[in-house]
Order: sequence, then structure tokens, then C-alpha cells
Amino acid sequence: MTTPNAARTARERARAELTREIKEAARRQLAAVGADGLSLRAVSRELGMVSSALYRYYPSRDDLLTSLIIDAYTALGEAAEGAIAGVRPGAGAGAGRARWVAACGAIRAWAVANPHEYALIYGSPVPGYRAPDATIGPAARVPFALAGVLADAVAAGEMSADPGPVADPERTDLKGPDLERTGLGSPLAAQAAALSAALVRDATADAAVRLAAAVPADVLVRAVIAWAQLFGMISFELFGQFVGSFEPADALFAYGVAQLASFVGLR
Amino acid sequence: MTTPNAARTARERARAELTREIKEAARRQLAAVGADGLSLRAVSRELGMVSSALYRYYPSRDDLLTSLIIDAYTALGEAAEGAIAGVRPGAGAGAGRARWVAACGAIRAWAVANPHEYALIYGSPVPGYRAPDATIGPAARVPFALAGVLADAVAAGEMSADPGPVADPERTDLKGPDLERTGLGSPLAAQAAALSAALVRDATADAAVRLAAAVPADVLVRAVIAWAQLFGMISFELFGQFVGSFEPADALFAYGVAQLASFVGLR
DNA sequence: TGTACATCAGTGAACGCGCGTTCACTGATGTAC
DNA sequence: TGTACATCAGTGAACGCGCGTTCACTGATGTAC
Repeated sequence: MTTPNAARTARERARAELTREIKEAARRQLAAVGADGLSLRAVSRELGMVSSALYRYYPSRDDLLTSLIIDAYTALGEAAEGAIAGVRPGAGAGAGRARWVAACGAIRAWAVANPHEYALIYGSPVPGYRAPDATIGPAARVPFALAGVLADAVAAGEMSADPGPVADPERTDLKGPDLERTGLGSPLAAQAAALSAALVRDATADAAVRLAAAVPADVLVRAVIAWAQLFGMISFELFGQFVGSFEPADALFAYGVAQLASFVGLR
Repeated sequence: MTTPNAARTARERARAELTREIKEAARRQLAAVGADGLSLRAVSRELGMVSSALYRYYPSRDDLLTSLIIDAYTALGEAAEGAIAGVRPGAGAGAGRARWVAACGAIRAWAVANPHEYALIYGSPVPGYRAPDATIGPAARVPFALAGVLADAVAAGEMSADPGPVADPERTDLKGPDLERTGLGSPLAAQAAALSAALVRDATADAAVRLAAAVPADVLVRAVIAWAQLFGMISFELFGQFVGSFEPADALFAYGVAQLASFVGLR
């Protein structure tokens, strides 16, 4: 796709470099003042350019924002994947649980280190900005990474048979033929099945994603819940809900993550 | 504090009414365009006033925002409290669990019905805005309401003896004399104790708040985690992370809330 | 009850700011012969 | 290797917008005698 280095003209090189530098300056702006303070003019000022010059590189402010969002999702996804890869399979029976804990810790660490980038992707939606489809893939890396951990744990027989306390048996949505097999009511079972099917069907997915489809429906549902709850703890910490009580939140977070691991069935 | 109705002058009445009307218009603006689209000029336009006139009622934009934030916290707190009060004590053994589920459902319902107000108080912080101390009390209503449910359940003997899967025993922060009693490591035990003590000490607190201090330390820690996780599920739903898979999220949410109830120890 | 003064609500103009985006332009870099 | 033309990067001025906030003002409402 890109021209080999030798054949790249000075112009092409300069363009690639400046495109990168603009994004870096924008990232610094984002880190300093948040998504709302991010303006093309501020970025151009930091680079010593005139604001209109940026339009040679990004067609609009929204495109620059999209680029930052994709980068943030990617960086977070890589942090999670790296932490998972850092736990070697031979490390005893609890590799799956260790991977889960490591991934959650890495996600939180990235969020604490990059609070504004975190807020950009997991805070309230930026007003007037509609995330384009190009962000969907990068956004899915973290959930896929977590699902991959579970798929491996299932394959390795590391899941506990009794997944702990289950939903209230009095709930009216718990009925239908799926209930006996999965413990899930019909809407949940159907939604989980549809998600699994979509993962299998997705032609662009890599092996890890396809693997994630092998997770049983009830585990998948629990994983989605745990995923949301994980980010709930991180958001509360970053957005200041724990101020004055559980600060630092390290121990609280570790406790919560351990419970989430048990909840999804990791032994 | 306020003059009795009969003695109120027309001016006082008009002032009170307009102050309210301004806030209502601001709330409508907030609901329509979000916190960033909220401007004094837009509010004044909706009211057919000149923008400078608002300064007779609110000294600045931030004060108006503060007022909206307090109202949002209050409305959400009342929704939770109302749902809890709606579950009668005599309703069998599981009143505590029923109250927990009702409170969580009411919180979610309010959030879904008022997404922008929810984002204002639980989304990313508004840039350049520093929440004044006056917001702390209203912000605490929901956690206090949940803690009250647990305190009542503890008093009624409705808590399960075995609170389910506990934290990873290999964790290094799990040590010290507190571990045997509460299952908590030292930082968590200390933080929970400090929080309880603060609740007891607080002279302005009402009976319910003091009651919440009676919750055992480990239950308090679990409750804080569950509180954060609850809002994680709601934020993910509102901010679009479930788009395309678990929509509607009713069943997913119900499943998650039931698991949170078990996690905090409600039988 | 009536008058004189004080208080207050709302007006309209203005200040100064920063923003995203467009556009005609100059000058440098690249390419074809 | 050298020249003629095409492509592209960056400039600077401008457009039009909306914002929060200030300020001197007019006219209505309230109060003291």
C-alpha cells in the first residue's frame, strides 16, 4: 500500500511526519484540556502553523477527533492484550484468572495515565460528534481480548462448574427451553446466541475473535456484564466519585476485579 | 427562612417564579442539546428575555449549572428512595433484595428517561467546571439509599452468611489482623472503617445516614463496588457500548443487578 | 390616602474572545521530456 | 543534465458564528413618612 522507503519522496516523508505530528499535538491538547478544549486552532498554534494549513492533513476537526478516538481504543486494546500475553500459559492452573486480573489492571492503569483519552472513549459522548464505523473495530479490542481469555480458560477446563450465585429465580424473564441449558432467560439467551453467531460469521475477524465465539452463552452474558462493571469502577475512580473515601482505589479495584473474575466463572 | 405566602410581595413572587422558570428552560436545553450546548444566551432566548437579564437570577453560567446538577442528583436520589419505600417490609423474607432490585431499576429508569442529566452527573466532568461543595450532599443520596437498604437487611438478618466468592487469596494486600475478621486487606479495612466513622460523626446526617454506618466493613466495601458497577452498566447502555448486541438491555441489566444483590450479600 | 425616595427587573448596546472553515495567493517540490 | 510545466504545502486575510459578561439606562414596584 505505502511506497517503499527508498522511493518515498521528500514530500511524502514530510507529509507522513506532519500528519503524525499534528495528531501528537492534538493528543497533547486533549491530555491538557480535554476533548472540548481541543481545537484546530490550538493545535496549529502549538505547531507554529497557520490554522488553515491543517486542512491539508485532516479534512475537518471531526476527522482529527476520530483519529484520536481510534488511537485511544487501540492503545487501550494493546495494553490489555500485552498484559494478557505477559501471563504465560504454563503458569499453573489459574492462568486464565491471572490473565483476567492482569488485563483489568492494565486497562485501569492506562485509564489513570490517560484520563482525558479515557473520557474521550468511555465518558459521555462528545456533543455533535457521531462516531464513524471506523471506530467499531478498535473499540472491540478490549472486549475481544477479555473474551479471548475466557475462551482459552474454557478450552483449558479452567472454568468453575458452579458459577456462583445466579439470577433471582423469581424473575419472570427466566423461562423457556433455554433456561435449563444455560440458566438464561429467553431474551438474554437469544441476544447471546446472536452475538456468538455474528462473531463466527464475521469474515474480517481474526482467529482470536472467532475463538471468542466459542464461549458458552451464559459465560458470554456474564462477561459482557463484567466488562461494563469493570469500566464502571474505573469511571467512578477517574470521575471523582470515590474522592474522600476510597482513595487510592487500588485495593478496592483489586477486590472488585477478583469478584468479577469469579463471577465470569474463572477458577 | 422564606417569608410566608401572604406577606410575599409581587416582586418576591415574580422572582421566585422566574428563577424556577429559568432553571426549567435550562433543563430543557440540557435535555435537548446536552451540557455543552447549554448557554445562558440560549436559555434567555427561550424565555424571550435579553441574555443579561439572567444575571439578576444567577450570577454566572456555572451557578446555573450547579443548580441543575443538584436537581439531577436530587431527582435521581428521590427515584431510588421512592422505589425502596415502595417495597413494604412485610413482603416476606426477601424485602432487602426486593428493595435493592427496585432501587437499581428505578435508577436505571431515571437515567434512560433523562440521559443528558445523567451524563451531567455521571459522565465525564464538564471542562472548566469545578463542582462546589453544595453538590456533595445530593450526590450522596443514592449511595446512602443503597446503604440504608443493606443496613435494614443486616438488622433483619437477611444477609447471607457466605457472601459468595471472595477475593483472590494470593493477593498481597490481604494481610494483617483485620483479615480474619472481615476478609479485607488492610487498606480496604482502614478505608471502610474511616468511611463508617465519618458517617457516624457527621452532625448534619439524618437517621438513615447514621444507620448506614452500621453496615459491616466488608459489606460496605462490596456495596461501594456494586454501586460503581451498577453505574457502569447504566453508562454502557446509555453511551452506546451495547449498540447492536444487547439492545434492549433490560434482561442484561436485570441479570447484572441480581448478581450485584447476591454479591453484597442479600439473600 | 398621598407623596418622595429607594430598590429592583429588564433593556440594549457593546467588549473581547475563540472557533471552524473557505479561498486566492506564493513559493517550493516533483515529473516529463 | 537542463528546462517547462504540474502538483502540492503553507500563508494570510476574511466570513460568520456564538459565547459570557459588563454597564449605563429606563421604568416599574415597594417603602417610609
